[in-house]
Amino acid sequence: MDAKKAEKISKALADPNRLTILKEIKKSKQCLYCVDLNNTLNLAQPSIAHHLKLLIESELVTSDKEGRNVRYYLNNKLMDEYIRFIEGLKI
Amino acid sequence: MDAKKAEKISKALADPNRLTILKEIKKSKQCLYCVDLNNTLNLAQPSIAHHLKLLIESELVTSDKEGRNVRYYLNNKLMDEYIRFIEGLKI
DNA sequence: TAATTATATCGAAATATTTGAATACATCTA
DNA sequence: TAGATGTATTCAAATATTTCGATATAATTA
Repeated sequence: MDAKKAEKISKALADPNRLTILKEIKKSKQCLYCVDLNNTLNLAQPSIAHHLKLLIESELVTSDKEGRNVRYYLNNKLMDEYIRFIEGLKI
Repeated sequence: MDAKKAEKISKALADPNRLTILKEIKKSKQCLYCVDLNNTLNLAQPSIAHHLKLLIESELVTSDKEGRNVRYYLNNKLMDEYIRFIEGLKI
């Protein structure tokens, strides 16, 4: 992973609401729907959509459409790559 | 590490100049002086000081004064804690 | 002690991010 | 097909971050 990519991922992780979303996806075992986040986050729907978009653009989260819902998944592989990048910063 | 701390570290990592600073500290083996960064980063001195401040506030970097210079060190232990936090996000 | 050097702080401008109301779009259901 | 439901987009306001000139502080050197 290059620094540009690590920067983008770091930016995606640099927000409390987005960290909560990641934790919620984890909690939901493999996936969750967007609607489920309305209860957890104290945010309007467009704000949630905005945060999800950033997470998807960072590729930390993937999604697929299921009817009118969208399912979200964690990209464990990319997290591992990010971890390896951080490891590489260490002396 | 709690989410608040991870957020702060992520924010510190979410900038190309700060990633470069971390790489430079690593390259310099254990520590480097602030002056050394003037050549590497294409930034004015107050900007460099600003980025170093954020890195120190995140505790990713520690520092001590040596005469009129300041030496910077990587906090490998905190990086490991951060890595463990990211691991914990995975399913 | 005056000049020099290294770093920090202040203040303001430029830029980026976050937020939500309004609205659009897509899909489901009656 | 009309209305309801889930998600995305647009736009503008509020807030945060980045940048640097000017200046302050602190330590060294002549």
